[in-house]
Amino acid sequence: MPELPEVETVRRDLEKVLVGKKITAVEILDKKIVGGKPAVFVSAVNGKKIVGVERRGKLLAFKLSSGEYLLAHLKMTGQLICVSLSLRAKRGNLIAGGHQVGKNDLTVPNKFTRVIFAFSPPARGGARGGGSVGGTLYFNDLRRFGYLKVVSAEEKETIFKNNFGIEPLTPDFKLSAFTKIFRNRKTNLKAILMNQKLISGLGNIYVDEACFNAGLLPWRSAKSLKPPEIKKLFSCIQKVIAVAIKNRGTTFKDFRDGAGGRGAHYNFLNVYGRKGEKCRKCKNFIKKTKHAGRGTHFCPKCQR
DNA sequence: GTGTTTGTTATCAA
DNA sequence: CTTGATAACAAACA
Repeated sequence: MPELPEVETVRRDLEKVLVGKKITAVEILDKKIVGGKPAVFVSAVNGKKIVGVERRGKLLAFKLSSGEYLLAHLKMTGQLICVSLSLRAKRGNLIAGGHQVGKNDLTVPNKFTRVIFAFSPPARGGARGGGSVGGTLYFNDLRRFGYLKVVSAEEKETIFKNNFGIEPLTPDFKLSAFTKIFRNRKTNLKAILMNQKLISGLGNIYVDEACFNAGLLPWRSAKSLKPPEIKKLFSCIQKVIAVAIKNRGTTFKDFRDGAGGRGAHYNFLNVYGRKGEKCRKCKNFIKKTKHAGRGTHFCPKCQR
């Protein structure tokens, strides 16, 4: 499911393609996704340009020329897939047309398409990216947990500040700050790493992977962790996220990048989804239990 | 029909 | 107020 590496992959893809372009039409096929008031949503985004694409944890924020932000959360099965106008023209499709993306194994729009945006090219001679063509952006979401929402710049700052803990891959992600999130806490390692208000961006896949790489059992209590173990975990989190981004994220089933392609990191997972398979390190069998209400994968020999 | 999958939030308890 | 644990949400699949 989309965690930090997947959302960052989408952010980078869409930043390249959408910055400088103007939203010229919006089609809402499922009003639940935009909060139930289609007209309000449409008037907030229609005619606005995308001037930047930000991310905090798993939340995307498209900065609009109005100064407002279009927030997008993919939750579990959300996808943001952009198709260029030239491709659309080539295949002779309009906004409701159909064409294949992501190595031809996915068609957009499809029955899980919830919102469609049409974009016009940037003004001629404009310096900012996006190339010279417009395009269409599809928000797909099989399970309809994801959402799109327009907020003011102030609201966006408040949301970023109040709902997200330390952000991996930024200068704020320091060992001292990381160590603090374990202090005076009575819960276990997995629950802490899953808590977005303490550390942003990790989900079930990368929590299990980071714990394996650090050699720590996910149900270890916070207070049982020794400073060297916290330090190891700290560096493993950064490493696992960086490698996963390099591989463009993990596609288990639903995740797609900004062009509809799959992420390649699935092939490099050590424990997640590998129950019953051999540990890549010690050749023992990977086991699975439940912790913090989530499936938890681990190697009984490599993790203590 | 049952259980499982997960990101986030609501709810309740301490 | 904070913290923690659990259920609920949604839809598909084995």
